[in-house]
Order: sequence, then C-alpha cells, then structure tokens
Amino acid sequence: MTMTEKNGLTIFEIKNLLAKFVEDSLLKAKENKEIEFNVGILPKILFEQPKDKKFGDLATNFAIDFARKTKIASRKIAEIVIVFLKESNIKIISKIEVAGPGFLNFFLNYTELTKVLLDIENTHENYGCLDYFAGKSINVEFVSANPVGPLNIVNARAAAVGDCLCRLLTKAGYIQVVREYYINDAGNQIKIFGESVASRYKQALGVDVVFPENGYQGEYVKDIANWIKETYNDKYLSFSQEEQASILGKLASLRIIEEQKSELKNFGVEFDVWFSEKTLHTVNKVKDTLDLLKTKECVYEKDNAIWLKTTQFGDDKDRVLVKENGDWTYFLVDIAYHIDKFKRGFNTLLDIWGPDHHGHIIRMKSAMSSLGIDPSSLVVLIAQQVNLIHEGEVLAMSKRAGKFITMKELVDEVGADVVKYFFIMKSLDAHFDFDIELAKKHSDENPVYYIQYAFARICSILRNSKESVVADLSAKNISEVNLVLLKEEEEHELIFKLASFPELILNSAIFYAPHWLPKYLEELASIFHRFYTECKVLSDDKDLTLARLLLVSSTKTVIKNGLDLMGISTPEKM
RNA sequence: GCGCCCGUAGCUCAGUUGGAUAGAGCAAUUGAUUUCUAAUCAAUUGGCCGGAGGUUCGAAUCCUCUCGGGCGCACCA
Repeated sequence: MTMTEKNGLTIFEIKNLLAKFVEDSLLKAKENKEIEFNVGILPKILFEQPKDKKFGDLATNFAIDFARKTKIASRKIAEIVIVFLKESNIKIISKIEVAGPGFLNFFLNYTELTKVLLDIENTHENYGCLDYFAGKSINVEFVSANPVGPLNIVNARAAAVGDCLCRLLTKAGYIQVVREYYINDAGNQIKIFGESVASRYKQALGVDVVFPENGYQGEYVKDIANWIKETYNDKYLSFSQEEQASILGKLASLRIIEEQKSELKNFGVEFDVWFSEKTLHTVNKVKDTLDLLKTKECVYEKDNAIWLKTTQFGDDKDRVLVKENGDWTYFLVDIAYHIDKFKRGFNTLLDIWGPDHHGHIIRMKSAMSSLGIDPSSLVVLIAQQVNLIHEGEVLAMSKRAGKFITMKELVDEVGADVVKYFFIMKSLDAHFDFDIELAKKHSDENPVYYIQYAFARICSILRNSKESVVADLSAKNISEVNLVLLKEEEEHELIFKLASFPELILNSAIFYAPHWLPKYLEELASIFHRFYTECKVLSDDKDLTLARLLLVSSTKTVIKNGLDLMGISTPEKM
C-alpha cells in the first residue's frame, strides 16, 4: 500500500510529543514568572511505564530532577506544569495527575491509541521500521572462527546474536549493514593445523609418522586427511614436509571454510563478506598500515622490535607491531584489517569477539586513536563463554584436544529455532550455562513455542473467520472498523504493547541489546494468550468481531516481525 | 599483582535514565476445557538483589572497599 496516511501514534512518538508539551509548559511557566530558571538547564523529559496501573500509562519524574537544579519544590513544579498541560488538550491523553514527590502521570486516550492498529495493518512487515540511523552504514564482524575445525557452540552464540543484531540495525534504519566473517588463514595455527593434516594424511597412506605434539587431535582431522587421500591419492607423499603442511593445510582449511559456510547457512545465517586475512598480506595493506603508523609519532623502536605506544590511551604496556625477527604481529595485521574496513566507508565497525579477546579492545581502540580515527566508531561486544551442561556437569571443551560439541551437533539435537532463541534471549555479557537435557526435555514448554503458539492461534482464528459469515477483514476498508469497541482491559494492554514495538526496535539497536526482543515477544504473547482466554474474537456481534479481528491481525504482524528479526520460523499450525 | 565480565527466588536469567510495593520462565501446589488450538489461562508458595560502608528525597542500579566464580595480562593467533 502506498501513500498511506498515518492514523495513530506509537508509544515512542507519544513520548516525544509529551516531552515537547512538558517543555513548552515549562517555558510558558517561565514567561509567566511562575518558575525561574535558565533555559540551558531544561531537563531531558524521559518517560517510563509505571508498574502499577494506578500511576497511569506513562509517567515522568523530570520535576524531581529539575527541583534540584532550581531549588523549587518538585511537587510545586509538577503542579505548575500540569495546569499548562491540561490547557493544551492533548488528544492522545485522557487524564494527567501529579503524584508522590512530583511524578507526572499520564493516562492515554485509548480510542486515539487504537488507531495505531490501522498503521500496523497498512505498513505490515514494515511496521517497526525506523529512520533513526538514516544514511549510516555499519559493518558487523562476527563468528570469525579460525578455519582449523568445525564451528563450536560459542560460534553458534555469536552467529545467532550477530545475525539478529544485523536485522535489528537494518530495521532501525541503517542504509547498509554488512555481515562480515574474518578468516584467520595466515597465522601460526594454520601452520600447526597443516602439520596435523599432513601427518594424518601420511598415516592414512600407511606411513608410520609421529603426530605433532601440539597438533589438532580431533577426529575431523582424520576425516579430512582421508578425503584428501581419496581425492588425490598419494600425490603429495613425495613432497617435502614443509610443502605438505602448507598445501594440505590449505586444502583442508578451504574445505573447512566451505563446511562452516554451509553449516551457518543451515542455521539461517549468511555473511555478505568472507574476508581472508591473506589478502591483507598479498596487497601490501599491512605494510601500508605500518608506514602510516610510523608517521604518527606513536611508534618507536626498542630491542630491535617496533612498538605502538598504546599506554598513552590507557593500556598497561605498549604493544609490539613488528617482532625482532621482522615478522608482523597479529596485532598489526588486525589493525590493517580494521583500517581496511574503515576505508570501505563504514560509519561504524561492530565486532563481536570471544571473552579471551577483551584485553584487545583497548589496544585496537588505541591504534584507531593513533591514526586519528574516532575510537567510538569501533564498537566491540564480548560474547561471554558458554558452558555446556551435560548431566549436571560442565563439559570441558578444547578444539586442540578435539573435545567439543559442534554447532551442527547442537542444532541437530535441539533445533535451530530453539538454539537461536536461547542464545538471543541472554545478554551477551552473561556467562551462559546451556543445559542440553533441559533444552530438550522442556522443549514443549519452551518460550519459543509459547510465542509461536500465540502466532498459530491467531492464524487459526483468521482461518475460521473466513469460513464464517463475518466479512474478511481485507475485503473491508479497515478504517470503517469501529475501534471504540475495543475497551476491555486485555485489549488495551495488547494495543499498548503493539504500539511499543518501534521503541523496542530503537532501544535494542541503539544499545546493541538484541536480548530485549525475545523478552518483549514473551510479554506480548502472554498478553495475547490472556486476551484470547478473556475475549472471544469470533462472535455474532459483527462489529465487535471485526474490531477484534483487526487487533488480532495486528498482533500477528508484530509477532511475525519480531520472530523474523531473530530468524525464527512462524508456523501457522502447531 | 593489574585489568575485563559475572554474582538478583530451588534452577536459568531480565531489570534501558537511579524512582513509586524487586520481575519472568522452569520446578512445586491448587483451580479452569459443552466455547476461535489446554503447547493455554488464573491463583499460591518462593528474595538480607554476594557482604560492608558512602552519595540522596530515593540505590539491585552510582562511588569506595571486600568476598566468591570465569577470563585475560606474549616479540601466540
């Protein structure tokens, strides 16, 4: 539908509107000399949803905060302001009260608020889309596992959360969101991995060799070696040890990358860019970065190595860029990588790193500062560790020792929807104990099914409505629906929640907090289930049925939009 | 020793800017189905927000100290 007029207001818009009215009221009070203050100290008017209904739908405590600056009693400020507010006759508000030490409580006019349902119907999958980050672009780098083994459960966490975050950022208005996977295919680990594969390859061909002491033990290494044997036979047997490690390592890691891609795709996560660390070396980007750093006076030589003065930005010691033997450090290469990303024109770089990398944040930001890049345009989120709990015990996992559960195993065992939901619902900061038995055992009472069930129930209602005498909603001009009929408490709660959706998107995107989304959807589903129990949608009262169908249809849209943001399916029947 | 993250109900965790009586799910107990899907709803039980000070009208939230758990502190990646 194009050129749709907006009918109602979302909660976010209402808050902005009210903030403006409060501010205007304060200024009028100042004009009337009822309150004296400098315009510069005008407070930011923030609203919250009181827990207790008797305090209204929205409340602000600005007067209490403002009282400190003006030395006027907070209650008095509120009482002066409320007079002007009442004179303003704000359409969306039915009642305003001063309460407690100076809270200003607003009660919404639900006849007005309900009009938002028309907007939800009109905008549909675009409901919740914002233009907050209009014109901005962001690069989100996540997972980025070394190509030396299958993806593990921490990678699964990063994949689920990173992908959801990207969808949220897109919805919040970024013009470009690039999902990027950095392949560490040039380091020491690759070398060790190559030696491991070469060793297994020779063993597979019946050669008696000693497996490297620090090699990768996992069974998958043997599988890959066997694959190479089957594909190339003894072609590489005559090569030198070094060549074998290099060539077979490359073959093996390419294969692993392909497997990672397909496992991620199977999980529903696809990357726009697979960036190979090697390309930084081949086109001199590391050297260029080093040269650039050298011009910045924050680089010095000591003990035959080249150092970056990260201490001037708060690091506890300076860091080496070029080793005594002339090799570049991982740190320098990583700086070059980030410079490369910035050069591609992104306003913001977002990295999701593992917990063992938190010490690198200050270093990387130091490097950016040294190069004159605003360090706040690099955002690093740390995905805390995941413990897999099996029969009450924490499973110790090590890729080197080949003892770990892969992302694929977890997804096969528990299901992609549940895995995604479990990971997204936790704050990234939180350490996470993932109890496999619990996830499987309680899968029927899982929150994800709770939400999906609400969706399925709505689909069922809509199916039934088409068979009844009640006219199909889409066949009617929805603006003819009599919204006043939606007056039950459950209906109002549902409408309020639906109207809050865009604000949730905004906050989740601004604070990079995707875990607020599943919480919102659980609350929404809960309100819907209660509504379902209390209010019959399909009845002989055609007008009421139509109004409730509109409400239910809007709920369906919001649940769908929400689950889509998490990459979780929306079954129409359960 | 220094730094980062965590500590909230029996378990797993929310708590956005300091707000009004600390929340949800699971587990436990009880009730609800001639009615659009009971994978649901309603109700009950469950808390010194790790501890101690401080800041203020007001603290789970901010500051200081402290105790537990995890992870870093390489010329490894």
